[in-house]
Amino acid sequence: MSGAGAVRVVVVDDHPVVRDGLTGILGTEEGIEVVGEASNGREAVSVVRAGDPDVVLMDLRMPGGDGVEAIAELRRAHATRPRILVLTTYDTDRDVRRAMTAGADGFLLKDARRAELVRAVHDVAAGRPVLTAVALAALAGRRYEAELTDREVHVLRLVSEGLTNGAVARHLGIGEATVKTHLLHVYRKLGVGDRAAAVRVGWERGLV
Amino acid sequence: MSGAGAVRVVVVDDHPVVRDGLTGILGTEEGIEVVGEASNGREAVSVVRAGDPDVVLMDLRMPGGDGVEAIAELRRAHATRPRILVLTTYDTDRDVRRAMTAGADGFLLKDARRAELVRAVHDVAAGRPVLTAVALAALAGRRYEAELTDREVHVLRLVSEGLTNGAVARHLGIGEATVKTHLLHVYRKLGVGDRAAAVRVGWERGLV
DNA sequence: CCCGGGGTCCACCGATCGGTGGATGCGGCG
DNA sequence: CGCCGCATCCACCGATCGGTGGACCCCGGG
Repeated sequence: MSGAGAVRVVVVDDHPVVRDGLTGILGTEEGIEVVGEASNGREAVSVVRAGDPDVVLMDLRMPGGDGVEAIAELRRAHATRPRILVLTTYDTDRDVRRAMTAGADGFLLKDARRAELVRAVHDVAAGRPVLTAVALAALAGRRYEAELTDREVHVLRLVSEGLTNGAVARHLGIGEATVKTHLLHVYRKLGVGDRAAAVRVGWERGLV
Repeated sequence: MSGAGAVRVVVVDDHPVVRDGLTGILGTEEGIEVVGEASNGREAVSVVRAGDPDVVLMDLRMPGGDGVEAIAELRRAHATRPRILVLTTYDTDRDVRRAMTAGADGFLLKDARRAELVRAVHDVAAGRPVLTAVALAALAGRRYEAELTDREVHVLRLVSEGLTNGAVARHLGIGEATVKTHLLHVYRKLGVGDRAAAVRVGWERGLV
């Protein structure tokens, strides 16, 4: 792609420090050119339209315009054109799934070293997927990491606020026994034994 | 400090991208010179010894050598010489307190803009404290945010792993009733009513 | 010196929770 | 159409939890 020219990259992250780090690393690299920056998802869409990059480096959790939404938006316009490499702090199951189903082409952690990062950019530009070990496991593996239903997430969230099962039931207008059933399912899917541990794992996976 | 020369800075962060961003921003600035980098607390101590900087930019949460321990270690050697500016992602009460009591001179968030960062480095180099609004509130305010004792934090942490009160008791070699008392105190201090909510708040404050 | 507060410990009781073993209706998909 | 997964509902039991009311010790201030 982009024939003889360099790989054109747009960097999207809400932290100026991180943006500078990325442009610094990539900009000085032969064969890579940073053609734009954005600090959130909404900005990203317009910057990409203006810059027509080969690759977008995208953070997921940003204030004002979620990364996943931006990915989906970019994908709606064109199925393959800007390759999207997600660059985030944690590779939780949920983040990986959301990003990849939205149409991302790769997944890399922010603690990647310079060489890894450069290689990853070239890989996605060439159409090769980039995935961390955990990301692979989260995707390929039909691992025990079953996805929670909306209802289960909702119940877990209320429990994490300190509501008792009865209070959750009244809050949702359902029976207390039903709440317990939902929680039982949550425990199984999260691989825990009680509400306290469920809240912890839920938080780790960005559910609450 | 360092008379006519530039402010000498050492950058400590486990993410290469962030380190590059910081050195990129600071290195191109007139009056600032980056004289060393480290990727964890232990490295930081030796790099500082070798580089004799005016200011250390220190991340808190890093694998292999906690930032707080490194701060305390540096402070043991000299009370004021390398000014320490903590640069982290979240300014939770606990992080602020731990860092400042360990001997940090300033507290800044990673989403700070370039100008803020440069100004902060000069400020701490000159001996002026640098604090975010939240950091100020966490320190000055004798806010309701009562501090948990070590024992209470320990119990909460085990609870968040899914241990029952009895299991926690065996784990700590104490009675189950004692565990409950500790938890009762945790609930009061955190302003919650049960273990699930305690785990959530505990996580928010960086206790677990 | 004695008082008080914080941290740690314990026993008992009623309320809640986790687990079992069901049952019904509904929607998508082969 | 039949299967499957999701959501909803129910009753019952033993285990666990949250709350109360105390106890001890240590340390620092009046």
